[in-house]
Amino acid sequence: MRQISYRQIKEDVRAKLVRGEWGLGTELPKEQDMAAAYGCARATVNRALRELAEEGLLERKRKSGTRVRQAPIRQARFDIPLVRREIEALGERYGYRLLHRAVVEAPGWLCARMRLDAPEPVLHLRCLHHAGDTPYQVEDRWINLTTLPAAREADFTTEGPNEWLIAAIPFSDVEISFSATAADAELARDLGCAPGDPLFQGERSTWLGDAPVTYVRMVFRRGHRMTTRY
Amino acid sequence: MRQISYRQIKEDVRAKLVRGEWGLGTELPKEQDMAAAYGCARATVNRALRELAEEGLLERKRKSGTRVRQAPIRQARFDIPLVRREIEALGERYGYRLLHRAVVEAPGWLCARMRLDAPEPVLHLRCLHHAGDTPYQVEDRWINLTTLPAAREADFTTEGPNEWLIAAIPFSDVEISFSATAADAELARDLGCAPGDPLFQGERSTWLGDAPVTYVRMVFRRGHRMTTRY
DNA sequence: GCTCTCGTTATGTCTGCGCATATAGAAGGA
DNA sequence: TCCTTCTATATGCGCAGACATAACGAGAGC
Repeated sequence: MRQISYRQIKEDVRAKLVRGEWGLGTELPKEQDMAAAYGCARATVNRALRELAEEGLLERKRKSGTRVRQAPIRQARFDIPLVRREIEALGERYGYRLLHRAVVEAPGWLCARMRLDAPEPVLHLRCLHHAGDTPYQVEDRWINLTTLPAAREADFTTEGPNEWLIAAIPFSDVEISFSATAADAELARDLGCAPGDPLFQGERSTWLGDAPVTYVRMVFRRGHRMTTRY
Repeated sequence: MRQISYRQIKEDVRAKLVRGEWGLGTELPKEQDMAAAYGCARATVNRALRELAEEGLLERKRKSGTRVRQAPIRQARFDIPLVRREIEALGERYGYRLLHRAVVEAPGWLCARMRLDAPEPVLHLRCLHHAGDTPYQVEDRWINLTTLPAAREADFTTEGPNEWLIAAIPFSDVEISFSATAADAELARDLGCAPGDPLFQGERSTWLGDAPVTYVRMVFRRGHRMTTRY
């Protein structure tokens, strides 16, 4: 290739950072100069540096220039796929079962999670996702019926709420968190583990503007790990 | 502002997606046309769409055009700051204590984690990070002395290995994972919880090219949650 | 009917250019 | 000394145009 690409510049700069050629806090040459050095346009250098800054390796400020981040932001990006895909990616057969379904008033803790001032009617589902013959994840799903009245009529016995929601919901704001929890009697029964076992769980709340859409708590089978590489 | 910015286009498109104006799988107009519609250059539209695609909302392919992702990739980005910063961000006083230090041959499980063929000498540190007066995190740190011989001489009694490593290591590859674990007697003692309590833990391995640099297991106090919003 | 080739086309990227904007640092004033 | 104001400058962003590249789909050849 005769032309310099922003990718090449990016990798070249990254290599210099990894080799320690530019120590922490070092100021990089200005875009103009780098462009001249690489024999390309400033926009090309700009894109390379901008993307490295997005990755958290560099810090850029107008007028003061580009420098190597003191404390590189270590950020992990996790893809949170549909359980079905996650299980199929493992090479296992995906299985689904609806354990419980009820329309109730949102309990206090849920109002807090959904940032609701007053209780509203919600659809509560409890589902089990299998990988092959073993339970993989318990999904405790709460859907706000004020925001999504159509959920009342939906049939969740053969298809998980995830699949249904993906087609039905738009949402604008998301809050995700991960933590550890102990298996209570119910979880132990559903996931086939001992009560008190430590389990990895994720929670996700979504809103459409100010209106809460859904809250879900996903408890994984014992020993589950969420991993990412880069 | 009289000129259209790529941000405006981005937000406009995002709004259309959220409103469901463009359903799943819908094909968007071509860049050329959108540029004409917005009265801007194609490059501007390009940047807006490219960034939305990076966020996982759109799918772009040469020749075939831009379409709304069928299964929006739900990705969560977590910032993993230095414990010190994390604690200070909570408004608590940061405290540090070195619990254990030893040079040993890497045990089998560590070789697996570090992708080591044969055992090598490693420095094992166990540290406790306090938030105010209460234990916050136990850090089990293993540093490969073959890759980082300087670690043998470093003093970790007053400053955590995190701070030291950040100044000393470059690395190129990272693997991070999160899971749940049960408190053993040691963890229970160090974190002030009951044995068997479910605890949230993170693990991180880093490599410089093919050479393993360090492996760390961070076990958080009971009830810790890792959260992100977007 | 099937496969393969090739032109068309939408996105990917680079080039120069110009202006916008934030801001570090100098200059000036109290 | 300290504060304010100004200015030079590095990055941020936009424009128009061009060529690169992947891949869809039509048409040729079997």
